Amino acid sequence: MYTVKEASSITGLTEHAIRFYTDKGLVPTIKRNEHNVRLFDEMSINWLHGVRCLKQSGMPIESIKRYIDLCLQGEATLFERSEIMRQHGEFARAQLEEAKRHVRHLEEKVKLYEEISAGRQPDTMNPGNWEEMQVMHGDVFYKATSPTT
Amino acid sequence: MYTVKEASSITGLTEHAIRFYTDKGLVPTIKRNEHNVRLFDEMSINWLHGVRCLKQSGMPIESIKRYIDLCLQGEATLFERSEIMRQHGEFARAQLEEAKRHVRHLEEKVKLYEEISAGRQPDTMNPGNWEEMQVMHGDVFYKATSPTT
DNA sequence: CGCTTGCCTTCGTGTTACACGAAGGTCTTA
DNA sequence: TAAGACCTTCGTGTAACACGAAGGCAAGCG
Repeated sequence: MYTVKEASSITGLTEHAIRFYTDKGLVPTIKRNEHNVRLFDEMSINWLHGVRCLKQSGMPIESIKRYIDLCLQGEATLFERSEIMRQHGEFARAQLEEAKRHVRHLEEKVKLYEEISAGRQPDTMNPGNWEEMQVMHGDVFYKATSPTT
Repeated sequence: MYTVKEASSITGLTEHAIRFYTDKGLVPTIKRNEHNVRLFDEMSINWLHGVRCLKQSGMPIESIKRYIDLCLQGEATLFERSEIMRQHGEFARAQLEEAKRHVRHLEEKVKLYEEISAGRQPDTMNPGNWEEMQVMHGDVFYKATSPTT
């Protein structure tokens, strides 16, 4: 049985965050002792890991709560639970693609700065060059993929 | 010369966001007409794309502001600007690795749910099975990589 | 001439997921 | 007896806007 402090050092979550999660019902197996002190068993630590994991991958607290509540309802919610994970997986894949774009973009940007430093390219971000250039590093920036109009 | 509405439809940013950015000084080339109306030329549209781009990759507004201010100071800030992009590139790569982990994790989770549905694995998230199992899907969740103690 | 439309401003609230500190309580241990 | 660890509630702050309201100005239309 672990206290908040111990759970914090095990999971890497802050004590604040852990209290926050328990109060929101994200650790269904948590117990309290006779002095109202939070006590975490292995199962509760696992829930904390799970919450941390889902949250880091971009799932909002409310959805995590929803998922956990479904878990507590048992077998009947099996399909819905797997659907949540499937959909969230798609979301994560989209995020991954985004991340790749960003990395590529920044590599181009760094390369461009190397060219500029070497004098092989003009520094189009420098206002002193704007009049002649007319275009800044815009070519390196993404345009909106699908204008939200 | 584009108005806020037009800039919004071009960049995919909301009008709110665009006013927010211009007020923060993130669009240094913006002009106003005699009636105080914001007017965006091609250069300003490019700045908007740039801001959108950096922000999406996780750079906080304040850092973007810093970068833009450096740009405005011209050649003398070349090194510092390239350093910012290099460091942010590293950040983006770290994010990319994270994203890969999340995708892998969720794929495992989905697979596990398929196994459960097929009856080949027990549903360890179901409280009805907790007494026998003692462990939930914890094995599928990440543990803290480096406990923040 | 008034009306609508579109832009502007400031103000104020809500959001998410906490961080942080203060005040005040309880229990255990040195 | 006092320090230390846990608890509670309260209140503020953060980032990056979203959203709406109130109030103002200018252009175009019938």
